[in-house]
Amino acid sequence: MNTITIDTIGQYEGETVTLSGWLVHKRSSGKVRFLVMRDGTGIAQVTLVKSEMDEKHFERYDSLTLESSIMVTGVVKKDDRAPGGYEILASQLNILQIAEEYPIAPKEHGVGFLLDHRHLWLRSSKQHAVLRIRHTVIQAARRFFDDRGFILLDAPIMTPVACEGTTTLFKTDYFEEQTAYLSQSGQLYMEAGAMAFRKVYCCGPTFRAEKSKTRRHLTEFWMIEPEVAFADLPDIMELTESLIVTIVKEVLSSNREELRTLGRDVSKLEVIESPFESLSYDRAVRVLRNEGVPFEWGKDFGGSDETLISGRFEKPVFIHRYPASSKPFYMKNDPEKSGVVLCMDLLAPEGYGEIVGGSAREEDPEILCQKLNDAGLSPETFSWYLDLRKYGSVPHAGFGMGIERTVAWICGIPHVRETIPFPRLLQRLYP
RNA sequence: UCCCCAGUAGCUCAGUUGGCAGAGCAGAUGGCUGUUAACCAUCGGGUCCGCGGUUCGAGUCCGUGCUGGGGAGCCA
Repeated sequence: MNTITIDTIGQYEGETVTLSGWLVHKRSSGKVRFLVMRDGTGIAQVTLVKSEMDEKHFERYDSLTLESSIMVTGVVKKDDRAPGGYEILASQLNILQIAEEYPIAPKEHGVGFLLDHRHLWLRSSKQHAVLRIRHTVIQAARRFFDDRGFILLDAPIMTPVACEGTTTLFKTDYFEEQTAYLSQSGQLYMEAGAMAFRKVYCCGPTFRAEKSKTRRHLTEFWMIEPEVAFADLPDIMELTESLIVTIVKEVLSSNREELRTLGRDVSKLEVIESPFESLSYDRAVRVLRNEGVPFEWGKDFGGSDETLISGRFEKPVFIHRYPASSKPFYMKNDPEKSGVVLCMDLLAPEGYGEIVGGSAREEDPEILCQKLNDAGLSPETFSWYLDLRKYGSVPHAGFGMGIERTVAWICGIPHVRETIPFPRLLQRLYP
């Protein structure tokens, strides 16, 4: 007798095995009964035939409720009628626990109800598929940087000041008389890391206390943020492009089954190849105006603007060189055009919008000081950051990729709240 | 912060002109030797979001508060 998991069941045809898991569904036709179980690796159907097993075990079926934990022993049989192609003809059914009445039915539920039961919702097949793809995305991204000689350098989550200075921060007490802020980006620390290790990245949660209520926002979300010394804007655009292509290819090869569960149109992902199109902000503004949008130069693009621009391409598209007024203080001025900074955003297709934002960083201490002042931030609180420009300042650049938005796009699901195990939203801190 | 929508059984929802509170699913009980969200029969299940008002009478109309959802702004 082998204790196995469902993902490997095909290797055991004709053998007696034991599965452990949870009851997903049961159907009875009298003396032939079916139960569908999941074990975390897959789903399998178990058949109980009264005449072919111990009656005591057969009758245990009656007391089973949804999500009861069970162990089943039986022979693996190939059967096209079973979901997955294999089923277990049971000889034993052992119960670990009879579950209380399970709140999530295989029928429809409202979003609020499901989010209240997120700790249980994770068990359903669609959520399983999304979170497995999230795993692949993070693994592929980290492997991408590891393979290129980047050092993983974890950024702090509690910080003394704003990193970007503009967005709202979560505040918390830090012992007596001090305040800590939850990090909204690891970038400034990655810049310090790049001066020490040349190529670094971090991957972790970031926090923004913005009262945003859209399908693209969470108050706690994950970013992967590389930073590279002696790099300029084209360098990190190239890096971004290979990263995205690598991630999509990895999901296509590792998660076919999950993409099928989600009903994702895979052809939309199969076209994601180098090179990506690239538009300057100026050109993007002209595109919008040609479409009849009365867009004012100097403003940032709204959601509908991004959708309109990215809708013209079937691959992700870069928009670069935005007006300095709409961007944070650390971005480097474009030497060829005043009022513009050397930055880029990557917009995902199908209306998903911005998934990456990055820039060359200002390396001149005096200009950086001026930019801090212009942003209404005091250079004193950023003195450690200004040190990086005093002791061997070099050109450097980096970007941040939003994990949840990337996963939402790859999965083709409308809202980022399903792409993280326990979403934190404007009105939701539970469970 | 602003705009729009919703709140009725455990869940998803219907409820007509203001006139006895409803369905499907889930649950319980029984039946069925190949079910796929099985099927058939029977049964139990309600603070109609809270408060105030109009009315002979309010789930329904009015006011107000709360909660949730969608969108805008801002952002990844």
